[in-house]
Amino acid sequence: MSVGHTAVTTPVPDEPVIVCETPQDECGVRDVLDRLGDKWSVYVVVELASGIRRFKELQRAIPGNISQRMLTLTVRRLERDGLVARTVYPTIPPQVEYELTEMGHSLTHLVKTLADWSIAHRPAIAASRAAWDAAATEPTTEPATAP
Amino acid sequence: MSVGHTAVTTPVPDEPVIVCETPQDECGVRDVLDRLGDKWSVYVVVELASGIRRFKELQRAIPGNISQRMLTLTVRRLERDGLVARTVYPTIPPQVEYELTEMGHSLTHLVKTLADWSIAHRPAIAASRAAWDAAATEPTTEPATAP
DNA sequence: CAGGATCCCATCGGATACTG
DNA sequence: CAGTATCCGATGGGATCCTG
Repeated sequence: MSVGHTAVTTPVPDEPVIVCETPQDECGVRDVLDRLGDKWSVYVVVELASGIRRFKELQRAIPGNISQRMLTLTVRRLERDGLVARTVYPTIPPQVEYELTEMGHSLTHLVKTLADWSIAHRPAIAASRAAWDAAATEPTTEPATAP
Repeated sequence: MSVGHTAVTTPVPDEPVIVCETPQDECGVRDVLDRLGDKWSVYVVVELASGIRRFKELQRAIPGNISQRMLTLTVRRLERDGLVARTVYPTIPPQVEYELTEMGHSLTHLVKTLADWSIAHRPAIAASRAAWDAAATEPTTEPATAP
């Protein structure tokens, strides 16, 4: 079917109509990515999704050995954006608890979507990379099986 | 209710059970973010979601004036990951077309999810930031209406 | 314990300039 | 047109030291 049809611009199957209406507009996608695209924010959200955590608890729970500096910065930004709530108990030693706000919790669905996609396509991506890197290494395009 | 109950760890409402099973594991979320979290990848995907594009077309369509250098780097990485297909027509001047692969198209749903969340919560985030910044500016915490 | 202040390096990304 | 190569400033993020 469709042999020589004119509208071949979009040979796409379904498509969710994608995002933008106005071209040259960033549609808001950057907004989220600027917030979660950094090295640690997602981990904080994921960990806090399980419940309230203290500073040290967070630091220990997050994979990759986050420095206290980065944890502070990350958690502050999330707090500023209203995604994380911070409660200080003026005790000695001090105790500070972090938890997701309602809006913060709404992020977890989104994070799950990201993770699901990633896990589903990880093998394919790895294969593609391997093929690409192999092609970049070997000189000839054809399987010449050299001498 | 729950006055002194022990299992107060998760006062959460619903939650999609979130992502990780194994703690200290990055669950794959980083994978996607390392791929889309950079400055331009999402724009390329969004633009290519509408159909095939040539290099210059892409560059012009993407908001924010991407440099040819970054467009090349971005598009190459996407190609290496198997998200974008590149077709070269050895003409003079050269013509190169880019399009999403099937896997690339599967990204659009995910991008839409991101955009939807962003647009939905943008006002709340802006308000939170405004409040935060205001609190950071004024010295006293209470509405003392100073002298 | 929580986190502010510094120092310092690695990477990202922009601006040309040059080629096939 | 579609890149590649270089230079270079801005930013991200780690390590360390210090305080309430």
